Amino acid sequence: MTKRERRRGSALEDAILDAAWAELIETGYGRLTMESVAQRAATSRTVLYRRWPSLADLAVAAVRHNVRKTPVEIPDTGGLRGDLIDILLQFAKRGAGTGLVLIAQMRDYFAETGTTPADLRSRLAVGEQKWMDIILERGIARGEIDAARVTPRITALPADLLRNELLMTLRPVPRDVVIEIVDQIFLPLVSKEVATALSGRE
Amino acid sequence: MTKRERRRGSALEDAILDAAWAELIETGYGRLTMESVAQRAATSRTVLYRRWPSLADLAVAAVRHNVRKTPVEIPDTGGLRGDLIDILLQFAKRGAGTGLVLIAQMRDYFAETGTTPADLRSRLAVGEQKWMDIILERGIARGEIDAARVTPRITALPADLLRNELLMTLRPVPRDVVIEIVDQIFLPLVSKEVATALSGRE
DNA sequence: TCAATAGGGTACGTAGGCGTTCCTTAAAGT
DNA sequence: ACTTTAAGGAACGCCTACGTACCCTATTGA
Repeated sequence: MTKRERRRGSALEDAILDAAWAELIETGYGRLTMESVAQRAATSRTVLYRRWPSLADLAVAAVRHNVRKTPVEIPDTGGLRGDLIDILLQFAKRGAGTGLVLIAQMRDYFAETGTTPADLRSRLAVGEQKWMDIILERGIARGEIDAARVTPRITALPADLLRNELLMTLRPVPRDVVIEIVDQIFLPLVSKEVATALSGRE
Repeated sequence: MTKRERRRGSALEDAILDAAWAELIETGYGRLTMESVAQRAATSRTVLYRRWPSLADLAVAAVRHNVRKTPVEIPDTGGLRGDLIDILLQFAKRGAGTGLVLIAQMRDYFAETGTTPADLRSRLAVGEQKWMDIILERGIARGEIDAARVTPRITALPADLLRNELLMTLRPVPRDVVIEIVDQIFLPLVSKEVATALSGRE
């Protein structure tokens, strides 16, 4: 750092967490190292260890940071389908699913903490369920959704399928896949009248 | 091996692949090592390297081996629901999904080979789609399924959801989750008459 | 029986990464 | 201005794992 200003406090932390996220995306957790993150953040490992006791902790913090940096905006497209597509695209962009897939392999971390990736998802306050609930309540109020069909598993379904897509392709989920998930799977499951849902298609 | 007979050929290979699978299940790919597999198989790394150029290759071979060792039996419960539950339980037991989740993190392998976990699933000839096709054709013939509703994505859905469950819990999928996936999601999606499907519930 | 194959074992050198200590010095606080 | 804090950097020791070479010898094949 002889050539630039020293960063301190949250500026430095943000830079580190951004670097960690970028490294995580690039290499996956298996090849993530403290040194690679430190280099990318133009800092030293000592600085990382002052804040996070382990690589796993840093990775979790990076995912959380990235998620919080990317706020979700409640869409209002006037219809359930549009809202769903919009929110799922936001989820995809936000990277929470990506982060989870990438850090799901931290076996030691989960063993030590007695937790699972599912627990971590809750703890990261990823909030997918919250937004889904809002969208679904709207759909119910508009008479588009049959409330009796909405179960926790069905509410979680779109995000689950996004995650699976990420796991299997190692790439961002394309828009047409999101649309397919909504049109072929989700809407038919929750719609009040199948005919109504189908007529809403492009 | 001063205390036991020397194994050769396929006997030795099977032992190695079984050991590799067991190690993979226990530690995940991130902590899998040639040495740990060799030790578990009571052999030496040299022997492993004579057959597989890298750890990734060994891991892929282990998954394939385990899958092939566990044949799938076409169920005949007389009804779509029973068949689906049975086959999904077989998938779960077979470990293909587990294996895929565990080796999905082999970023270098996928980068080098220009492939994805989805490709690997096909290459491993896991066969989930084949069995699903058979079950679904049966359901169509029996009038339980609306053929127009069967898309590749919907056909793949149960296995996708099993995989997601594995990823998030790091544990074998319990029977009640399988039943939930069938009853809440898959059957409502493909059944010809919703009322018919619901009345088939336990 | 002899030759070829390969299993089992050991040792080596190398690389990479971790966790830590310690020093210099920029930046913030008093 | 002086003191405290912590960033940046370098170095150290240790450990792990890899890939390989090489040797002995059991097992199979000719």
